[in-house]
Amino acid sequence: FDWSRELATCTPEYYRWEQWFFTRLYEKGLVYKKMATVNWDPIDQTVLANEQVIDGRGWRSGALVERREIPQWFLRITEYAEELLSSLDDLDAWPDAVRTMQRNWIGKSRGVELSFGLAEAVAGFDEIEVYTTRPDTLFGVTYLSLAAEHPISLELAESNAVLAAFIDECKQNSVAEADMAQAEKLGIDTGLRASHPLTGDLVPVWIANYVLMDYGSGAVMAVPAHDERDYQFAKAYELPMRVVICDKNDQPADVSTDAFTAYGKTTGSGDFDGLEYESAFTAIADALKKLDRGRVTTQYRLRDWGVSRQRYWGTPIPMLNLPDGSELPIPADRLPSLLPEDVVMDGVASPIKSDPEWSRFEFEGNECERETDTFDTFMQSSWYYARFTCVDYKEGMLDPQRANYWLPVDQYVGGIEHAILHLLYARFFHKLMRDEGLVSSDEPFARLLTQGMVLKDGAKMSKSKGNTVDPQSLIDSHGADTVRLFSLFAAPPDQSLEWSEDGVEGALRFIKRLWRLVLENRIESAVTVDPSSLQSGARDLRRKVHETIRKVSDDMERRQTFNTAIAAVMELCNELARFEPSDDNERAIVGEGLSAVVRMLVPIVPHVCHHLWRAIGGEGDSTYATWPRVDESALVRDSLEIVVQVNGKVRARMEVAASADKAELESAARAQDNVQRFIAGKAIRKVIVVPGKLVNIVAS
RNA sequence: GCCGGAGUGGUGAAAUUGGUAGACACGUCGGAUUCAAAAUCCGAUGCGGUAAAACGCGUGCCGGUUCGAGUCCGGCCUCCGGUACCA
Repeated sequence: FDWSRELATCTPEYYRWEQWFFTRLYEKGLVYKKMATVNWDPIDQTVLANEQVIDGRGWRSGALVERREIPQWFLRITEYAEELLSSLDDLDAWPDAVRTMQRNWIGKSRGVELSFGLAEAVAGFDEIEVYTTRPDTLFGVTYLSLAAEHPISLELAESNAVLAAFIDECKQNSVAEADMAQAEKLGIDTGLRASHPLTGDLVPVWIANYVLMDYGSGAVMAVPAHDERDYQFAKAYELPMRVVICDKNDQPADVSTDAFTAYGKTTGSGDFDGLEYESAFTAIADALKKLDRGRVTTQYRLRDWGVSRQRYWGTPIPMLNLPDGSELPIPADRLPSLLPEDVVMDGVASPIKSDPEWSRFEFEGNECERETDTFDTFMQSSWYYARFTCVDYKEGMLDPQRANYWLPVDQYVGGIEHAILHLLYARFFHKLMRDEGLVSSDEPFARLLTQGMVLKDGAKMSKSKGNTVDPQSLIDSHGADTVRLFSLFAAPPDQSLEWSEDGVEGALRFIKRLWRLVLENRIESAVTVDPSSLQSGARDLRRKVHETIRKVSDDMERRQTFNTAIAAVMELCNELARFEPSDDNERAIVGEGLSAVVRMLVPIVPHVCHHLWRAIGGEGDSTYATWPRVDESALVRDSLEIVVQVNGKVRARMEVAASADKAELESAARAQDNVQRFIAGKAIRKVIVVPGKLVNIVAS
């Protein structure tokens, strides 16, 4: 820890550069404003986070929450979708689970954008555009669905009270994806008909509560026979189905109980029958293109990042709203746009929203209004790691020289709950900073360790849930070293763990034993072993010392499984304690082992080990003591224990010379009494010999 | 719903590349030490079985691949994380 680099993201010294960077991104066209949906609490007159909406009601007021569209600022993360996706391949020191989640989140797909014609224009539309990854099912379309907020839906509702009522009802829907995906699918027929681009057939146009205006074009084509969600919707509203894909027997798929969503040859598709998925995709896309009714496109599930928050406590968004409705970034020489701290909190809404004085901003003789929304806090957590390299830098956001010296971060550690959002935003920011010339690397974090969550009463321990446990009382009663050892020994760090203090006594017990073991033997670490003339017991012990060094080094550096590293050290300590040296050379082996134990435990039990390190003659600060080295010659074995199986079941164990070849292993295995019992009267079909491990005799 | 992960003794867990399931601990039981206790030390401890062995069963459930499956494949169940305004 280098406390001289400490920073707080809520200070103007930090957030002024975030504001400056945002205005730079605005100038580059990577920032824009658009209408977007939020949860509105009509009683508290405020926007609520998804987490604050419980069963459709505001957590404080209990009011039914409504969707509301308000103008908000967005960062064009979708401009970087392809790079954010492709560079995941190079992050080979990241967990696969995180990379997979990010890939799926970005959700690249290849599909076709196509349009269904309208006999006459509605709300200025003479066609309805949809996107599909399954153009091979185009002949199975039996209806279209529009989002409730689609301009066509809104226009039709103006002269249709039933539609208007349905759209109103859709406003009660939660904004959260999980709620939307699980909500009952509801819809209503608009009466409008659209013509199929290839057949000219007219299909009904519905409004459905599960179609999102924010995704794609706000309209989808429905193929109930070959899409699970459309299938359920069609069943509920008794809409027709058309089977256009064959099963693996080349028969039209059976959809009497379920949609058939697998790939198969086309059928019932006019000139396009009998084609496999790829050929059908291409043929239908080509046909649409010829008619100027469609084109092949790549789409991403990833959406642009909405960074506006209607909160007081945050970084003010450094933008100005001009009287003519246009906008301007606050000029660099007038940053930071300071958040006032002498405010009166008189309700749930942000005080800077009700303070016209704060919003007033004079620019080139014009009265402008400052943006009163603040940034999403992910903005701050997306680049703090880079600012750590140069917290004192006043000339810019980052000092490129120092930033490039340190970055990318060698080892980043964070909770698995950040697998997508935080880590994707930080990766995005790093690329934005690179393109601004502030850093030269492409990715922020070279190696990633995702911690599992510590659960309490079955739920994630967190400030917002209020179920955290303060380790201080344990530190007071058992010592910091004990708490460190206990925590690391409990489980590997990437695993989630139900908090329990069972076992903390065991950690303290081990430390006390270690203390006595080292101080009672107290062999100067400088004493060296002569390995040339050791009895077998002493040789075994020395082998154990070096096997342990090898395992602990690997567990700490490569595997990062500190629990197994500790277990291996405990095992070694047990053997060192049991061993009774008969001469100075054997005593030196114990000294060699204890010196290794102390140094291997320095990162885990630093205070105790520092004392022990000095007690055995170690110099200086134990933190910088050299890591013990494996003596390869100590690892050599003369003999090995080999397991003998008959038909896969262990029937004997035998000690054999390490040099034994396959034939020797096989004959030794057959000679075992218990093996004889199990193969008696049977024919031996096969013998599998895995050198160094086992022999398996297959008999029947 | 969708994406990712997990499920192994009474408990936390280990088994790293398909090769001895349960290392290392906690707990429990028994013993030593002690006037007694704490602390410490020694031993036992997956379930069944046995005088002790042998042996049988056993890694969420059902099925498969393999000489061999906790590990791979298919289908389920449960729990955890994420699901774009919790961060």
